[in-house]
Amino acid sequence: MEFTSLLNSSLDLNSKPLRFIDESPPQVKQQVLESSFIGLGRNGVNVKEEKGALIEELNRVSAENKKLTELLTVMCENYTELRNQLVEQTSKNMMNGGVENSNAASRKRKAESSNNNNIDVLNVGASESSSSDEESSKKLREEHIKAKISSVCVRTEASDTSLIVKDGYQWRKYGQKVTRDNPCPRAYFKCSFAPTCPVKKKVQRSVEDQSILVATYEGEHNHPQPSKVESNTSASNKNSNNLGTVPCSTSVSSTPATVTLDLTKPKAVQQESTNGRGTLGSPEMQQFLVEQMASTLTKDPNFKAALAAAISGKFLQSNN
DNA sequence: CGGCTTTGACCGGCGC
DNA sequence: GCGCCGGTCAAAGCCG
Repeated sequence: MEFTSLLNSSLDLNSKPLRFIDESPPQVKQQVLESSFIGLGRNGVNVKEEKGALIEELNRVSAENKKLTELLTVMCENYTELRNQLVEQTSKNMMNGGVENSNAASRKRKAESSNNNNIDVLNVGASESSSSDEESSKKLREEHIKAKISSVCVRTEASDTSLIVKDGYQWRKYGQKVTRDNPCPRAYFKCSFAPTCPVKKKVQRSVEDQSILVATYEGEHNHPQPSKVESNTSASNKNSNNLGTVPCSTSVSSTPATVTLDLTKPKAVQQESTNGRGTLGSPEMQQFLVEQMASTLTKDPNFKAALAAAISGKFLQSNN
């Protein structure tokens, strides 16, 4: 793993002491240590005792450093394993299809869901319809729109009570309902960027975690993403429904999948989370992971203690 | 003044 | 047929 080496280099604070102890000939060590204490005006016994204590301390710190390095290696291995599992799971979900909307417990929504799963069968068998061509084509269009359903989970600040999911498109709210299976109201949005755009969006807070907004997109946009257009034309944005030049890429896709965005995290992270496959190994993502690991490590009191010991060891060595 | 949000009313599908 | 429920409409109000 690439960032393992990065972290190793930054964490190996006792690399010099290690080399000093392990690689230098014993005579040189003795000379250096003794000469270091010549100017201190101490007697020989004290100097020898202190030297022994320091070497012992250095050995201890070096061993601790080695342990930490091993621990980090294990962490990195675990991370790699988890990442592989995530990628595997994501690709499985993409292949299986189907909308996993835990909030949609109603009968009707169940029926819709089954329709979506069998959309290919419906399209193939559409010719058996006895209605007129106009009606059947209309039905097909509706089914096609329904087929383009994707569910997106967006984590927001708990204090944020609005049902706004910033995804780069312009939405007009046309209704709000409290549904039976969820005490939180469900908001209904239509894409307002293009009058002919058939895309609809439903936004509702998750029952389990109310800081998570579940946005369900129906249909496919027949126009470019407004925020991209606006960023190209430097137009001012009156509406708040986009993230400027860095929108959450939650555009409707034909492959039903649930994506979780964390709006409480930096935008770059959101993008990586949204993109999911293929970008986990990108330099930006690795940089973020390195920062994340560093942040996690610095919050660990044990790590802090070990780091302090290592630094104090280094200081002692440099003073000597 | 135009566009957006709010919210109560209405509609249609479904189960009993 | 009735009631429930999700989805949509549209009038009123708000805001820049």
